[in-house]
Amino acid sequence: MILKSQVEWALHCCAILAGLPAGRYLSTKALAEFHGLPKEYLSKALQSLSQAGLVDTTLGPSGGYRLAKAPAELTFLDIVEAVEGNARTFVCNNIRANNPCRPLGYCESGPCAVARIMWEADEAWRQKLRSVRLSDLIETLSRDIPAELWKSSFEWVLERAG
Amino acid sequence: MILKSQVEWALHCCAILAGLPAGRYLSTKALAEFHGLPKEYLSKALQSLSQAGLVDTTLGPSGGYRLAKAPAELTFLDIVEAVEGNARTFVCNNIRANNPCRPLGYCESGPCAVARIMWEADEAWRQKLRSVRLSDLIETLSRDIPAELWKSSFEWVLERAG
DNA sequence: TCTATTAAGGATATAAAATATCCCTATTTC
DNA sequence: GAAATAGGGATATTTTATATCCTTAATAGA
Repeated sequence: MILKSQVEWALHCCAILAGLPAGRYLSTKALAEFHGLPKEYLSKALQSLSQAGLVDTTLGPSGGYRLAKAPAELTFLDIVEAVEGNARTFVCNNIRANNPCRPLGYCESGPCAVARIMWEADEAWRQKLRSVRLSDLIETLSRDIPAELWKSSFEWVLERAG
Repeated sequence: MILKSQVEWALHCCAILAGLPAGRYLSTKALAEFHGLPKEYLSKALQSLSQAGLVDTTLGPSGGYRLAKAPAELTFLDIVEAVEGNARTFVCNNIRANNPCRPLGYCESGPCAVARIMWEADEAWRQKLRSVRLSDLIETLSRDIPAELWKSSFEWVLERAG
């Protein structure tokens, strides 16, 4: 069970978009080049963000993507679910229903105990992702990344932002 | 990102094995029949449990599986990881290394900030699974399942336990 | 000893999901 | 009008999950 690499791509792209001045857009092409990713496929991840309402888009030359909300209003969970979907990571196939000892017409009172526990763990994962905002990531990155590289990256992006 | 159905199978099988009297074994065939699962494929899940040391096995007629530890000493995480593996659910491909602004020979000081956060969420999921013991599941099941069905299932298993 | 039954595990087949590319359309900028 | 863009459909490739089959070694019981 491994998350799609598109999740990683979407998170890094949002981090870049968070640094974009208000009103500017950044294209798939620029985001793909910056991260060394296949443009066409990255485009699918960005479309997912768009469909989820996390980013705004515009067409034409100087078109591209920008965040639809402030970085403090975007959580990791928003981004992960936009790309990966919000289906639970554990699917209950209700195999208890195959118990040969069951009387005919027997009906469960509620979800399977195994599933309930697995879903609680799933929820713990989501809760953690929900607790981290994109602004938190930016803050961490600004501490992690040398000022020199931070600055040159920002300029690289600005040169290509429409 | 969805867990293998073998995880569900393994959890239910462990719940059954937990009810087995000391020294008795239950075969793949019985476990498959009880849960309505393909015997050959379920066998792979049970082999995973065996390789992880969660169950003991014995060969021959009246052979099969039994728990290697008390239900209170077995956690959900033990079982999930035996089947699903213990690799983290988020893989960092370190795409930041493709940043075209990086000076040559630049070397990261530590893991990517994005990965660190995703790994914390992964750990929150594991921590929750680690906090639930097989004995907790049994307790819940004994409350959920009607006494009648609980009893007949127990007898069904006993008839087939070697 | 012989036979039936079992787990272990290798080989292979099938189905589903992830990864990726290509192409066409509508929109926007210049 | 030309160039660049996002959106999205179609398709191909690779990887993973699911499933079956078969052989081997061990064990229990007749």
